[in-house]
Amino acid sequence: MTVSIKDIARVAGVSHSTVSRALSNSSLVNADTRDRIKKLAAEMGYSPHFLARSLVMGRTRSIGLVITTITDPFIAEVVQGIEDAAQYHGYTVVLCSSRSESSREMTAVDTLRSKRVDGVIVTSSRVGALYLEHLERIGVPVVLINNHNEQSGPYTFSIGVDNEHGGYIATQHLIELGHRRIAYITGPASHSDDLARLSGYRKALDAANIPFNPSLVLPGTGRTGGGERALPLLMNNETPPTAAFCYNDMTAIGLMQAAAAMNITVPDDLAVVGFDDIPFASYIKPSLTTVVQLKAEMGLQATEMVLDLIEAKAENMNDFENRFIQGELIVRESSGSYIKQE
Amino acid sequence: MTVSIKDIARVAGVSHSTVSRALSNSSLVNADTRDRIKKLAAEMGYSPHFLARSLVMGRTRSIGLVITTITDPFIAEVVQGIEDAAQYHGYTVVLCSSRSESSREMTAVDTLRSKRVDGVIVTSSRVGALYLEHLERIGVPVVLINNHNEQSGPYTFSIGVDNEHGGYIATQHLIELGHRRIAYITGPASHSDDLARLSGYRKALDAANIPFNPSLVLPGTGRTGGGERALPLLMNNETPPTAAFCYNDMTAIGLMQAAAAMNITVPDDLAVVGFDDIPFASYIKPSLTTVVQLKAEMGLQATEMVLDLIEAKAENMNDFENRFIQGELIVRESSGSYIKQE
DNA sequence: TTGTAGGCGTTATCAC
DNA sequence: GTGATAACGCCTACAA
Repeated sequence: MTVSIKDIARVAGVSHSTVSRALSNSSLVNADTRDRIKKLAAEMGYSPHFLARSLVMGRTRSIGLVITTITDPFIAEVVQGIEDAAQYHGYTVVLCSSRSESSREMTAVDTLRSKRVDGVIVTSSRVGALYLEHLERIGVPVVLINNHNEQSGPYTFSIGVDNEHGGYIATQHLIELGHRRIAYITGPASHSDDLARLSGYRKALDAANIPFNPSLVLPGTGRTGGGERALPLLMNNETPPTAAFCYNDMTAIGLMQAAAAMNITVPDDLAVVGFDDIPFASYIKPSLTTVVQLKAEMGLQATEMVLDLIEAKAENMNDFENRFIQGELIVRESSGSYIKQE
Repeated sequence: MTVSIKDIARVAGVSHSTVSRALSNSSLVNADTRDRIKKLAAEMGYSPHFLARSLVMGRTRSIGLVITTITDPFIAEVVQGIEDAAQYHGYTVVLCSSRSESSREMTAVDTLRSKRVDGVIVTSSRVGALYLEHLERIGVPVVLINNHNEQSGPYTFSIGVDNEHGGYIATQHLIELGHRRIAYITGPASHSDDLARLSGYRKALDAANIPFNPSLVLPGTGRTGGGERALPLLMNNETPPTAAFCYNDMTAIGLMQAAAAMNITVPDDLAVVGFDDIPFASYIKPSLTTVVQLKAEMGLQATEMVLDLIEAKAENMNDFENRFIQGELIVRESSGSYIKQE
């Protein structure tokens, strides 16, 4: 049915090794016969059998991709970046979604191992230690995206959002607008993302010689409710802040809703900056100033990294290190314009 | 490095064929040795080499998936359905995104052919005839999702949204609310989706013995601008309609924005129904009544279909036919409540 | 420059 | 029940 190099060899009157060489542009074959064979191959509708090739070559030119669900817009953009980069480098992507079920995560790893992918990229918000161990037993390079564990294996690296930088630029923006009393509404209790954003916030204050005021750091939840509950606490402060940087957009939206209910005008009475740039952020009133994470870029870099690791396999692993991708500030209405110092 | 059945055979003191049989639960092997071998395989960390297996079996248990971009939420949901179903049946998904570039579509097909996937699912809004021909040359079953071409190959089928049904239930809903003068704002010039929705609209009118009035069908574009421009035309009608069914949500949103600007109240002065259920639809004011397409379901059915085709390969192909998935009406505020007849 | 032979890890078909 | 042996389609020494 399907034509193989042997079939071509028969028709061309040469050995199959010659055909193999011709099709791989080997210099060990006469240029004329090479062209003749290539033409013939095209005519006969030859399609190289990657499985057979992989079997003998020991590499599949494919990478496994383990995600929770492609339905998450954040993940979808990362995956788009991965797909683009993989395709560009002649690699193929094998997709496995776990839907956050650990059993599915495990079987996904087994499947990828059996498929002999050359490397694996994982985007799960929380990669358990057990899972990680299982993952590393595949024996191929692994790149974790936005992972919050300590990775252990020699071929395992991670790549993520630079939360500290994000916190820094968000706060810096508010400072540049003239604000001096800037609150931070945290995310879920001491999550590592949150701590990093808080750290960026503090560094920006430091850089502007604004003393850090612990009473301006209020607990949130990462959801709208957190922002709502934070607002009254904020306003009851002896010297209420004129601006607030929020752990994420949902928190910022909650804060703004509560402000509207209390007749506090955003951005005039309170400037607000979020984090994430969820699609909704540009539609609400006032539209939300926020920090975007370059998701496709992250997928792209994860792919470059895993491919580099594949090439470098077993040698100079110390040239590699975890990477953090810097986001960008998107200025909209909620942070307002320059205010004069009182 | 990696352990093969031969390695296990050596340790177990049997032939590799026996190991192969034991691991595949063949009845042609002593139960005791089978258990012993399986235990050994687990201890030695054996992972079956799917490529080798596929090579001899002639099937890879993988399906290729060609999409435009995973960033499209519609596609993402379809893909989730496909992934779930494929995984459930022990199949693996190879993802290729074309970003609507025909060159990438073509190479994707070549890659999938070389990878010897057992079947292909394609979701591109427009599958060119040339591309389709190329696709069918793979020689494996193909299922097209939301395709608007005539497919030709014996193993090619398509699956899509039941637009006529959607138009029917949307219109029927308005009729049940008491409306008699119902407009339809079309999509882009005589697109097949649009014609089907219009047909559903007419059938619903027929079923209620409401005469079809061509002056109530107004041209739109599928974007908000189409809805905006349609509104004044609608209201200039000698007997303005009390309700409008729109080709899609974007059109409906445009219509509602224009209505707000002209102090026409939705739903009291004009009830509106859209189509698609874009995420935005539930957030706007008033929230939009619309027809949802069951995207994951479509992906799921596409997968079932392609797997059935793989099994049935070459026999009783006439048992198969194109499928249309019925959507569902989501009633929100924009269609209002029952109005009394005048 | 070309052909021969071996092997990648399986499954399948024979004998025994 | 089990073990040789031959595929599957390809690449790659080695020999010619």
